[in-house]
Amino acid sequence: MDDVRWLTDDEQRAWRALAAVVLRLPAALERQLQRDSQMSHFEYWVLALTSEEPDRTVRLSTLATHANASLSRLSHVITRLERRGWVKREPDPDDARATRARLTHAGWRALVAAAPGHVEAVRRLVFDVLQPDDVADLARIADRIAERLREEPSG
Amino acid sequence: MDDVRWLTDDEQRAWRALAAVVLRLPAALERQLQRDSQMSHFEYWVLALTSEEPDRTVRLSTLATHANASLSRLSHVITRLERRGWVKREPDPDDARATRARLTHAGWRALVAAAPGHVEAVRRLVFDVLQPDDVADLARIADRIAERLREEPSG
DNA sequence: AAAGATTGAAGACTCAATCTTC
DNA sequence: GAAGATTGAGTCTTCAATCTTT
Repeated sequence: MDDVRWLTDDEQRAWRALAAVVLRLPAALERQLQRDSQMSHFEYWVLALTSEEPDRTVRLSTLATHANASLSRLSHVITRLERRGWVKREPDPDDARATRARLTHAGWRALVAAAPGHVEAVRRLVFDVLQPDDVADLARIADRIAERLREEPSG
Repeated sequence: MDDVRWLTDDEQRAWRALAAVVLRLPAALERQLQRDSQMSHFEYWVLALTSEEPDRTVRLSTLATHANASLSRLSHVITRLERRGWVKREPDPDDARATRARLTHAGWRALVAAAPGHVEAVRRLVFDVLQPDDVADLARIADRIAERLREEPSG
């Protein structure tokens, strides 16, 4: 096919493998979390990122950036999380345009309950198959690509 | 948060970066293809993979494996591609259970038209930021993870 | 005008159920 | 019973339109 004809052979191989990871890894993590904790991978990220903030509270726009998602997507997800009582929206006192999400006690408990299984999955699917040196290589390479992706319009 | 507390610091860094890639890369490629060629990234893969087969024809189950997708997802996509006249379903003469997808002439043209822009995007978003050695590292690491992911139930 | 956020509609994906053939 | 495939329902995501505040 033409796709990869314009990449070198090495780039082709790398691209095929990366594409497989990008397609299958989210699906695998999704299944684990959905099955064991009835939440999506993205919901897990949102809860986890929020839990790291002071007062377990963040602006939605900040959260969207950290979660690598659009504000629209995040807003829909926050609505669902709010329905389940895991987060609460509140106005930002510093800027009347902004909204903050606050992790509730129930949300914290849900996160703590989900974490072990999720971390175990990440370890099993990713780090168990890597050699010690690979971890640094992966971090370096993924960081570079992620940085470039952050320069992209919309995100 | 607890997510990454049970990974080493290095693993944490690698995981954050990988997660960002996994979330943003598909979105970026998706936007490029949708904007320039009115097709999804996954549809592009399906067309490209089909185009590589003898007679530009493949079994759906084979195609699903190559495309890292479930048969259900693929079937839905083939239906859409068929509506646009880019592929045709046909029975497999060797196995009455099976269905084959055949790339049409229009499908081939659509693929050829989309390829340059897509390859350019892959190059810009991935390979332009990598050093020569990185490509081999990426291929090695992504291959290992992809292999593990293929052992997962469902896919 | 830009930034922060929300909403609804349309399209895509997942899951489970189902069907046919091996 | 397993493999190959399809379908429909429910859910999620994207995109564009909209609103308010800066």
